[in-house]
Amino acid sequence: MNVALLARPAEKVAPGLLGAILTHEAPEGTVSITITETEAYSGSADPASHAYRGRTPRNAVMFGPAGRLYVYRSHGLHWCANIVTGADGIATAVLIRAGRVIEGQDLARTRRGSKVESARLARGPGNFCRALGITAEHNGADLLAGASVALSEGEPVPAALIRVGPRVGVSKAHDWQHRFYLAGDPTVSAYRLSPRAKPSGGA
DNA sequence: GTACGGATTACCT
DNA sequence: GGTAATCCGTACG
Repeated sequence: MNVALLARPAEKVAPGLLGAILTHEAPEGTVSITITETEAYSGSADPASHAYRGRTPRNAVMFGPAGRLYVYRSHGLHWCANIVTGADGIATAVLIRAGRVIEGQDLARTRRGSKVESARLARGPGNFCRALGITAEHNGADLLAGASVALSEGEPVPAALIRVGPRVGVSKAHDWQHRFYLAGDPTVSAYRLSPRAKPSGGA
């Protein structure tokens, strides 16, 4: 994956990441997942972004150069992974919401539970990280420089299959059309409006 | 120092 | 389809 493709605004990068592949080489094995759903977060201009209120220890990675992995904990239980985009100093990132396991499915199922059907192994941001084996220790990893987690280009995705919609589960700026996913793909998570979502303007 | 509320998931009905 | 689980970052006093 070329860093130039990532060093752009998140909402430009997010649809292009559909079809890209994240691979994690862990001691217990390798899992690769094709990305099927993403969400763009536009840094200081985006009320729903962790970076909206400025730089903090948690979100520092987002302010760094493109191509890094930003990992945060959600609801005390789950890990969620973002690919940092934009120029160094600009805190934009793309949340990886779902994907299709294409390598290491046995290991992914071991991590997720034996009863989980294949299409749901990496469906949802928390599940995606669990299937891939991503935790806080991967926060800040450089996906383009031979870390244990790497981003590569997969098969090109037909533009006609890409859908756009409002972001899932955010209480602020939930109506921004910053969620991108593959039409009809069973690995894409279901849309859910945040119970705290209030009417708001935005792009 | 204390309080609040999640970029969610899984399980129960 | 609704709701409990769970803990830490951020905000405010």
